[in-house]
Parts: sequence; C-alpha cells; structure tokens
Amino acid sequence: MSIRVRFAPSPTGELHIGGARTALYNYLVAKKAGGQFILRLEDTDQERYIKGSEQRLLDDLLWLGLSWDEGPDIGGYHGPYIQSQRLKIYQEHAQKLLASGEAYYCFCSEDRLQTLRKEQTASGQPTKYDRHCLSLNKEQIKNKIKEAGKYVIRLKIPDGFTQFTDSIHGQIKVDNQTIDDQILIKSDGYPTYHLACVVDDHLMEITNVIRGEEWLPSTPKHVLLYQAFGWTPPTWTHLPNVLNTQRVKLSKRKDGETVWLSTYRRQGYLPAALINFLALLGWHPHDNRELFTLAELVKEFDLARVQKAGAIFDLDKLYWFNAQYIKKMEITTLDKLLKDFYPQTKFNTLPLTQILQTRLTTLAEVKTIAEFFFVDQVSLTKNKLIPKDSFLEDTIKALGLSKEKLSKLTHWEISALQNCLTNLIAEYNFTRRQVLWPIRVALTGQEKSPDVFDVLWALGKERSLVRIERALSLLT
RNA sequence: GGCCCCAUCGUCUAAUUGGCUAGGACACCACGCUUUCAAUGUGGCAAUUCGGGUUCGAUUCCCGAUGGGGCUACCA
Repeated sequence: MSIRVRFAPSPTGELHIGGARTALYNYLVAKKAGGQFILRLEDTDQERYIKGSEQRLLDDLLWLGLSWDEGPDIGGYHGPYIQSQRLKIYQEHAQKLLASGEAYYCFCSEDRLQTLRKEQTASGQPTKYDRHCLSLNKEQIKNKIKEAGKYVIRLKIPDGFTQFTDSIHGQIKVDNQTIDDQILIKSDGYPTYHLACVVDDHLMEITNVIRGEEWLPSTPKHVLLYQAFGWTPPTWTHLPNVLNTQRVKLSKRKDGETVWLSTYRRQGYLPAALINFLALLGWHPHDNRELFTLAELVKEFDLARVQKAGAIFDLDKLYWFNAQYIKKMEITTLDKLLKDFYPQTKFNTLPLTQILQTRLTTLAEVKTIAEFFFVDQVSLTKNKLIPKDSFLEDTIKALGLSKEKLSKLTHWEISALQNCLTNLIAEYNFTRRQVLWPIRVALTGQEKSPDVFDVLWALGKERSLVRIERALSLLT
C-alpha cells in the first residue's frame, strides 16, 4: 500500500515554525516513499477561527516549496478536505458509536463540570468526568434532548490497558483508568479534534500519522476510537517539540510573532534556508553534512534518525544558513529577490547586489547596508572624513588626487580602480588608509561599508566623482 | 496533584545496536588576510545530570534519584 500522510493545521492563526517542521517531515516521508502528502484544514473550533488564515497557511506552505497532492484548494478522491464541510460524516460516525454503546449522551452543564473538576482537584483526585449521564435510560435521554436540546456525545473508555507503538518513542502502554471519557461531539454539533481526526485519517486512508508530541497523551484515546470503529490504526509518529530558549514549547502566547513563519519571510529569509534549518532541528543525517536542498532531503531523510528530545529554535544557526544560501544564489535571482527590499530607484542595482552578496545574511539588511546607494547625498562631517593618524591637508590632497586620477579612467572596472588608486598611493607615498578611508566616507557617509573599490564600481563613475567632489568642498 | 515523554559542549547534534583523546556545525575567543566592517582561512574554549547495577569494558543496556517538558477544555 502506498504511503499517505497529512498535515492538518487549524485556521486559527499563521503557520507556526513547529507546524512548518511537522509539514516538512510529513512531506519528506511521503516523497521519499513515492506516496501522497495531503493537506487538511481542521476548523472545528468556531471560536478560535480566524478569517482568512487558511489562505495564509496555504501560501506559506507553498512558499516553502511544500506542495500537496490532495487538499482543500485542489480537491482529491477523499474530499472535502475542510472539516467544517464534513460535519455529517462525523455525526454519522458518532451515531454508530452511540448505537454500539461505545459512546453516550451527556447533558451536564459546563458549570457542573467545572465544580466537579474543582472538587476533584481540591481532594487530590485526578480530574475526570464522573459518568453522571452514563446511567440515563433511553426514555430519559429522549426527554432531555427534547427539553434541553443541547448535549454532547462522549466516548465510553473501556476498562483495561491501551497499547501502541510510536516510531520514535517505541511501545507505550497506558492504564485506561487514567483516560477521561472524551467528548466526541460538542454541543454545537461540531466534532472535537479527537473524533474528526480519527474519522478523517481513516477515510482518507492515512497510513502514517506524523504530528507534534503534544498529541502523545491523547493517542490512547485515538487508538481506542479505532478499536471502537473496528478500524486498523495508522503508524504513529510523535515529533519532539520545538522549544524557545527557555526550553518551553514555542507558542504564540509566550513567544509572539517569532513563532510565525511569515515573520522570517518578511525579514528576508529564504525558503531554502528555512527548510534546511528546520530539517536539522531534530533530525540529522548519518554523516556530518549540513547543507541540503529539499530534493536532497527527500533522498536522505529518515524518521528513524529523528531525535527524541525537544530542540531549541536557534536563530543564530538559521542566520548562518540564510547567509550560506544567499552566497550560493545566482546573482540575477538574488537581484530580483532584493527588489522587494530595495527602495524604488532608477539606477541599475545589479552591481550593488553583486557587491552585497557575501555580506548579507537576510535580504532585509540591505536597508541598512546599502542605504548609501539609494540616497542622493550621504551625510558627511569633516571629522569623519579625516582618518585616524592623518590630517586635514593630507586628506584634502588624497581626495583631490584621487578625484583627478579617477576622472581620467576610461574603464570603470574593479581591477582598473584598484590599479589606479594603488599607483596613486605609491606615487605620493600615502598609506592606504590615508587615501581609501576618506573615499569610503565620501561615498557612503559611513565608517563601515563594503570594500571601497566595490563601492566605487557599484556607484559608477559619475556618482562617485560627484560625492568625492562634495567631500572635498566640505573640507576646503 | 495525576498521567505521559525526555536527558551528550551555551545551541543543533554524531559516536557499527557496548570498545578512541567523545566527532561535526552554529555561537564565542585568538590569529592571518585587510582601508573599515563583513566574508574567508587557521587554531582554541566547550559536553556524556547524579547514584547504583550488568560487563574485561558503559555516552550506549537495566534500576533509582534529580532535572526539564507535554497533557490534564464542549482548543487544536
């Protein structure tokens, strides 16, 4: 049977870093086995639903390069792929469990449940539904439904033990006594995650459930549901959590927008870098290789080599990966990408892109590094122009001679610029700093910048000479 | 509180299913290159949570302690 996996986010916000990694691992498992990667939207919580978030979820996934074989937008043989459009299916399945006695109606108010929980906590008992409504007979149930109209359907957890194998954690065995009678259908008629995901995974013929570790404690409930329906459960895989620097599971509430993939997208991180970084967050190949494209990951990835312990999201490493991918990038591609971050300009930015390639770690950094290129005038002061260990007259002389020599250059190429100024330095017995420092400041207005020859070249002859001239007039 | 999971440098991790001086990468530090800042090159710092077993030999297997995390909703 062909491998089928799914990524099933809730449209309650944006794609989360941890979610992106889960999606990636699912994708890799599917593609490596030549199977299918399915996308399903789990929108059963009406209160937390955020309008428009499903589209952003799809966009982010696509941006990463993780395309699906079946999903809400493209359909497939097992649709619909949006849970709110499958309510009838869940109702029918809940009815089946009701009929076989594996589930029961519950009419308890939220107030009663809350006080029950409070009492249990106070007396040191585990919090668990007390099966108050289990003893209701058919007549009573009928009446209650008529009276109240509202009810939930609960799974009746049988006695005994529940056992399953997780492909990362191994055998897990749980005493059913510790499992609560899970609500399957809420009073608004929507299913809870537990029912919906089991029913869907079965109907969509999912063979391997790969999800976050937070689901490990509820997996016994899911196994019990499979048993109640008489279905064969999938292979279970629970991925370790992605942690913040406090070693706590990354979450919107605690970590804010840093958990969103779109945050990194906006800052100019590349999908290839994110993919590579995420892949290595909890997984490692058999050798010391670090750089992987998505296609290479498909070949190399193996769930058996996934880590058991949670991994801290380390921004430094992502930063490094991004720089690596920027350096490797085709220059015209990079220039095109940078257009989104460069201000509007009539100048050709390709030379600028070229000199920035080895200096960028994120695309957004051009806004600070390359400001000099886009402004008409840079801000200069006399003091800044004069290098340490030098003097006003020397600086005026150096700039004046530079201007004169440079203006005579016919080929404005980096090697020619180097020759020109190197000769000047030798001829007049300058130190390199005495000449190059004031030129840098004249061109960029800054004490830190890319290589002077690079800047001269990127700016072009005309703009460079105008700036040197202006610096000169400031000094004299 | 109850249930479950986990434990190697600061961080991500490697270590033929027991056999090195515990390896790599990021970060950090130093040096080289250099007009500045980066990039780059070379080198350095840095870890098996603790205690018992099993064994000729434990990072590795077993038990316990400790620590961390997750779950404990009509949220996913």
